[in-house]
Amino acid sequence: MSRNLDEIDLKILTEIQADGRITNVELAKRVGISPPPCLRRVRALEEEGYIHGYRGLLDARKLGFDVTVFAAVHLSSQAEADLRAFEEFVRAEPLVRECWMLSGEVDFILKCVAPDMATFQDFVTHLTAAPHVRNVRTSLVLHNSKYEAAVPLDVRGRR
Amino acid sequence: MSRNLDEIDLKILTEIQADGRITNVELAKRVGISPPPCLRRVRALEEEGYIHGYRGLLDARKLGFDVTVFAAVHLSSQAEADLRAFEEFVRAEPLVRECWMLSGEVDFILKCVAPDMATFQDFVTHLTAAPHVRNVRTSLVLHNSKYEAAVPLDVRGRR
DNA sequence: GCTGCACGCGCAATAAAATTGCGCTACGCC
DNA sequence: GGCGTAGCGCAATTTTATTGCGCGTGCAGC
Repeated sequence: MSRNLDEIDLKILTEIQADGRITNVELAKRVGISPPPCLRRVRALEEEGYIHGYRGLLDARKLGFDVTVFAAVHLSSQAEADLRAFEEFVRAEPLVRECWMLSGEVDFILKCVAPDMATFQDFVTHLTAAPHVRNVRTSLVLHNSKYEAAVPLDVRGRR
Repeated sequence: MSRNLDEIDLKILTEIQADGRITNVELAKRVGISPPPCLRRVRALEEEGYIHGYRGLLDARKLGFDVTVFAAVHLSSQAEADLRAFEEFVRAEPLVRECWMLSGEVDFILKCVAPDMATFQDFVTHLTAAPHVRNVRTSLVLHNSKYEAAVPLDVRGRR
């Protein structure tokens, strides 16, 4: 499933994670090889699943989504089927942008956005009414302190 | 600070959010204008801050980061300076990938990754020892149920 | 109801990038 | 020492990204 990535692969991943739109020419220059093999490496990394895709990062607030909220959800049942049903519910809900299943106290944590509080309130009502939802605790985001790409490749500990 | 985006701008943002590496030619085709004005619009959206940047999405697990954790942090002081100090602390910590300041019960929520539990334990020890940290509650991520781009542009509610 | 102006589009030309085909070299295995 | 594989860089070709410019549209002032 995983092979050993060399220094060049790791540099490529680091650069791509930081700037998904870097040109292959520039990337090649930074990692110290010529463009063709560089592009081949990128394609290979994509194929092998090291790179899942690319995204432009938009400014939610500027686009009218002034409210960001984390919601901690407890279900009344942790049966496989019920967990899956909840995930389905969440997947269909556009205000939910991320959903993570957790161990321990809380079953799921959701990152949600909404244009305003009223819309968010409506959403919470739906959420609370969803199958097997026992309890929802929401926390309004005041502001974002850090938002980095997912993987700190400069930290040791690879395969 | 914000202008009115037309349908074409919104389509552009939607496409770019979904695929940050789409070519301008393809993007132009999808939004129904020719490449030159399309590129000019993209540049304008970047300039104006609607687009913050681009990122490649990496597979944390495949890269040796098997542990993802949410950490809810309470501080013993909410003084401006202390909040800021905590943010600084967090910014310097590579295992913390996201940090959000919240209203209510919890002061901050962190999304963290680590190569393994031991490394994460070490980190929590540091975290707990950080200035004014009163309490840290962590929840291990079992799996990700949904991970979408930040803004649901297909939902109404824009400026 | 004209005239001038600002805005945004598409066309055409030019500069860059991305891709592809291929020969060359280093290295591990016979 | 010869053989096969993997990965690199060069050179040619195809696509894209960019830039300069003329055109048509809508609007404000006259």
